[in-house]
This record gives sequence, structure tokens and C-alpha cells, in this order.
Amino acid sequence: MQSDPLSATFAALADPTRRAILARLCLGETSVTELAEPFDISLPAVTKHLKVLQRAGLITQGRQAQWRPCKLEAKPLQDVADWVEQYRRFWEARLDRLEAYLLELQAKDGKET
Amino acid sequence: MQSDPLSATFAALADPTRRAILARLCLGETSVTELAEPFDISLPAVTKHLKVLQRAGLITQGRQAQWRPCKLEAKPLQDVADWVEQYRRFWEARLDRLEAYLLELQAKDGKET
DNA sequence: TGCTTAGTTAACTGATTGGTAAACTAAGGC
DNA sequence: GCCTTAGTTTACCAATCAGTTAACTAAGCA
Repeated sequence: MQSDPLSATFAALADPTRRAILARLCLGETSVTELAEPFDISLPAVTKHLKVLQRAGLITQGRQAQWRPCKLEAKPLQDVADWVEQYRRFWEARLDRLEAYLLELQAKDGKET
Repeated sequence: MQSDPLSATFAALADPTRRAILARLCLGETSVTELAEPFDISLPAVTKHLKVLQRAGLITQGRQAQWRPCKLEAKPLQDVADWVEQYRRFWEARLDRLEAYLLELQAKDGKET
């Protein structure tokens, strides 16, 4: 994994298990065991996924007795949104061209009928 | 790398070289050699990066004589934007709480002075 | 003190990654 | 036919990843 924050974030998101964990955390803080429940992988594997998410800054872990509740952190997601936003004008341009093409087709169609 | 499209896209984006390639392609189609120019890695390494981007659907490669011009494809980026958008309400809620807190501080400040 | 619950750390494994150098393909031009 | 340019494929390497089992820590409770 690269050391720059955005690469760490993308790498963390490049795994369905980790994205599912984030989706669960969107509903609120949870214990590690509860997070692990839907997946049929071992608890140490979940701990590892949480480490990856933590290093990317996507979650933080607190302490309550023997529980280490996980919490979703929004900042890196916002950074991803900002990054991808740069490309919005690109795909919107593409849609514009498609639309122009469809209008052109329609115009031609109008002439023919 | 996972096989699901979103994971493949995130994995492809989790590398600064590949993100730089995409940024360059935003300006228009380019040959592989020109894409490789800013990086001090070998051409085969660039070919590999392009393969990763291609498998994620982020670029397509055409043919013109001995050149294989690369073109940015918007769809997977749009998928990333859609995915991260789910979390917008989350970080906006966070900002709302921050704002509420700042207003509270301000109110207290008003009482004290 | 000893047991249970919650979770992490350590050591290992097989698969994947990002890079290399060397060999190959494929099109153009002389 | 042969050289050059553009790029890919192959074979290899070291590092990292995602998972495992087994051992450990740390808090609560009887």
C-alpha cells in the first residue's frame, strides 16, 4: 500500500468486506464482534480489516470496558468525493455529447418521416 | 484484487501513478509513450498500470498504426461518485453537529461578555 | 483467585502487486 | 528485406495482502 492518504483510502475501500463494515458503521457505533457477525471469516481477520480502515482514517476505535467500539470518520470519504468530483465535468461532457447525438438522430428522423 | 467492479475500480485508483495517468487522460487521448514520459519507471511497468486501469474499465485502448492511444472512460468514476454519495448525509450531519456546537459556544460567549 | 467475554498479536501461508530486464510483435519507412 | 518506433509479453523478484490457528491481554464477575 502507498503511504499517501488518498491511496490508503482507495486501497481500504477496494474490499467488499471493508465497504460492508463502513456501511454498517453508518448506522452507528458498534463492537468488533457485532461488526464481524455477518462475515464468515475469523475475528483476527476482522481486526486486520479494521486496522486497514483505521490507518486510512476511515474509522476510530474507542474503549468501553472490554469493548472497542468502532466509529465511522467522514473526512477520508469527503476527500474521495472531492477527488472524483474533478472528473464530473468529464462524464457530464460525455453525456452532453450523447444527448447531442440523440438530438441529431431525432432531427434526422424528423426529416425522414 | 477482488472481482467485483467497484473493488477493481477502487484498487485501480489506489496508486498515485495510475491516478496521474487518469488526470493526464482527462486532457485527451494519448499514446502510451507520452503517458509514460513523466514517470521514471520502465515502459512495461506503465503497460501493467494501463492493464489494471483497463480491467477496471477506467480506460480503453484503440489502435492507430503502431500506437495504442488510451482514452478515459467515465462510467467507473461515476460509480465511485455514486457510492461515496451515500455517505454524504453522514459527513453533512457531522458538519451540522460541529455547527451546532460552534453556535452553542458563541451563545455561551455572548452570555459571558 | 480463577473463569468468561472481547479483542489483539504473532507466526505462518498462498496469492497478488509493482517493479525489473530481455525477448517478442507489429506497423512504417528506406 | 531490414531498420526504427511503439508497445506487449514473459520470466523473474521482493514486498504486501488476506486469511488461518494459537497464544496473549485486559476487563468484569463469581
